[in-house]
Amino acid sequence: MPAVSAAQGRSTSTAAGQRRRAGRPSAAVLDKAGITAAALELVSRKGYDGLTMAALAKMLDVAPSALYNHVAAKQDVLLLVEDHLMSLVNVSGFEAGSWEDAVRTWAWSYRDVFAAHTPLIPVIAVLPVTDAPQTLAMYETVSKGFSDAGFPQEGIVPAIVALESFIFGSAYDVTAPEDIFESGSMADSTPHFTAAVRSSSAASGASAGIGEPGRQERGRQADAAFRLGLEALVSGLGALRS
Amino acid sequence: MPAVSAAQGRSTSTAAGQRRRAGRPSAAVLDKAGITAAALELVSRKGYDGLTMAALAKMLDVAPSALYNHVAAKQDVLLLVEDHLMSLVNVSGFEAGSWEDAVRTWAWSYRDVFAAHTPLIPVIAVLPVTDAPQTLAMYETVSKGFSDAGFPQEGIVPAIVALESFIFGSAYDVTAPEDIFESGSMADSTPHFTAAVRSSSAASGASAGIGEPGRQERGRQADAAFRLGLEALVSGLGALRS
DNA sequence: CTAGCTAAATGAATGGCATTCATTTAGTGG
DNA sequence: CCACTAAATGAATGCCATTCATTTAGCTAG
Repeated sequence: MPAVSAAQGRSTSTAAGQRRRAGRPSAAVLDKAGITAAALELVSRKGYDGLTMAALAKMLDVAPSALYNHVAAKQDVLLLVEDHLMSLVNVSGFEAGSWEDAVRTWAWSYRDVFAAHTPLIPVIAVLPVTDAPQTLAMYETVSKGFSDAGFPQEGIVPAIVALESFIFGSAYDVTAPEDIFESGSMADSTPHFTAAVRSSSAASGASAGIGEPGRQERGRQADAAFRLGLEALVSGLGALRS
Repeated sequence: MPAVSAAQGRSTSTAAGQRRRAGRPSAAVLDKAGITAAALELVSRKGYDGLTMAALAKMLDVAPSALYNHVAAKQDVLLLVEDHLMSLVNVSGFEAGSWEDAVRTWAWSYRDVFAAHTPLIPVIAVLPVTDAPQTLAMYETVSKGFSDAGFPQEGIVPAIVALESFIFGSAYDVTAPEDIFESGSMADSTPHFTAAVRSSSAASGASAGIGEPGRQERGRQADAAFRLGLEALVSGLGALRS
């Protein structure tokens, strides 16, 4: 089961010297932890387009087909990555402090983690938690937090699902291009929308100095929308408590 | 420019008799409307996995490479489909009636449309509205509705974005498998979550008779979470009005 | 009227991708 | 020590989006 750091160490160094000959090696080269780590590194370096079975194999200094002794399909690799990322979501607020603040901390960190990994969102949506221990652990902590805060039993899952839906959608929003709302040549025929876009970007731009690069401008707009929706959900859902 | 229904009519019949010889045909076979219609039909028959450039070409009785005279890449086909779907979203509530009801009607129909087309959600998130007239038209109507309801100019776009984020995330939730929250063998180590899952499915199952097939059970749970979050957002965001 | 330009089709590549299969080798349990 | 299983290689497969050379049709300038 272990031998993790061995696989890791090998994969980090840029290439082993001589070819490995065919046949089972004395010490196993691959395991799930090593595959997960290599996939994460590959994604951070080349993005999800660069995450191919061939590239993953190369990073682990292995033939592509070797991966299939450990995962049934590429989807399994994504699943491993996804479950690892869930362990990065901050649920510490549910251990102490108010329910509202716990939800805020959790939701912001959840969004931030997956904003950098939006291609995984479709995977999560379909992924039975059975195969994802970290994910399950997160749900347990959050559920307990809701329960302790006085939520009725039947309302916990719907409330979490509503928050998660908002979080996933908002993660996409973070990645949207800066000019997403530029109506271009049709601006004349969409006066209300054009005006609304203009004044909302002016408003978020005003909070920091003007003449900003513009790249973080999108981030600030995404943050504003997220804050707005999150506060609405926190107060609306919080009313369910007894 | 038109000749739409011609292309349409041809594409619907299952295959033309003899090969078309090389070279430009007297009447154009393809146009964007025909491509869009064929793509939609293909998706409804075979799903998004079945939407390949080759299959699309076959449905239109054309060589795959011919498509590239009308779209620059497959992404453009998805964009055409996406924009068409936006015209199916019900914004009629914003013409008359209360803001709350208009948002409810809009949000439910928006979610329902894209629940059947979740692979497009990543496309929308990155799509500048410039190239999507129907999408732009929807935003215009919704913006006007918010403005007329007394929203401050700077708050309109953030509010719409927050709602959309929730809608997209919820669309994914609709497609989740029935057993998504089945914790399986780890149930013992996640007592709070397991209990919450049990009682939430019992609660939604109780509204209709028991012993249901289970397939619509997921739909009812998704609806419950969506209703919960939507009502929270409607009341939270509605407070911004002057 | 015709020469040339552009648009719209075919058909034959190309390269990348996930996945499979036959084969080889190493350890393990009876 | 023998069979079995696990874990690697390397070669092949089939699908997919995309490109390119080529062909043909219609329009337009001179």
